[in-house]
Amino acid sequence: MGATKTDHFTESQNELAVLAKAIGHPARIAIIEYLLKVDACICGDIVNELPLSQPTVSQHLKELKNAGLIKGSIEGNSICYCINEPGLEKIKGFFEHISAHLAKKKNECC
Amino acid sequence: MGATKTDHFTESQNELAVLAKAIGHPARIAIIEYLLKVDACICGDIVNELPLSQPTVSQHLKELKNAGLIKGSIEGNSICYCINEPGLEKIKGFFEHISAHLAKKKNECC
DNA sequence: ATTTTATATCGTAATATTGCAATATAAAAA
DNA sequence: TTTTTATATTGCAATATTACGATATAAAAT
Repeated sequence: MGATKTDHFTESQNELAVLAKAIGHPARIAIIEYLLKVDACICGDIVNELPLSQPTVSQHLKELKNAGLIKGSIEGNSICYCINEPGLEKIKGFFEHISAHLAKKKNECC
Repeated sequence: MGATKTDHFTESQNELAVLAKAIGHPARIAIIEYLLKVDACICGDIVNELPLSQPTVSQHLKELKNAGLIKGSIEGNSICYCINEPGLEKIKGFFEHISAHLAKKKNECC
């Protein structure tokens, strides 16, 4: 089928899945890492940093934006992209939650 | 094309992408959350917890195992699945790294 | 006004993912 | 030994993703 049965899962589970899925591609990780490295909004530089064509990069940027992981604003000729903190905080919270659980675990098996 | 150009990215980026991609489905998040909730290895219960057929659940378990997020050992008739900590720690590290970066950021734009 | 620069969208081909019915496997129970 | 129980694998249809060439858009520079 190819279509995820989102109806049967909680909103939280679906929300996290969308975020994780958006991160689940090396090009999109590279974009996030680059935005962190330059430590600022950047205008028109991302395409040159990636080993992919301009339309493909544009598509990845769109996906990251849709997932709420980055944001972009028009800056004259070009577009200024940067990290969208709330999105990253949300998924980070999930792993902190997991870590807290694991810390309490007695490791009695496996 | 549909095939990710993994060659052009770093090993770390590809590794993280595989982990995030594995988490990027609500059913697989539900599995991880369930394994955390029961706080132990569980033998044969996961299928009943999910709104999906047995073959589909089996496939999701396989993907989580391949990504290194869970592990399973044969326990007589059934199979005992549990969280694989190193996998989760690895992806958690990525978000901690991101958080550290964001904390230093001056928020001078966006 | 024309050209350049930066980015997005469209169309399309190749490949991947999701989901399930049918079937296989293999240990446990009867 | 037959049946039951638990899980995996196969095969397939529906849909999604990835990538890029061609083209569109729109502001900046000439």
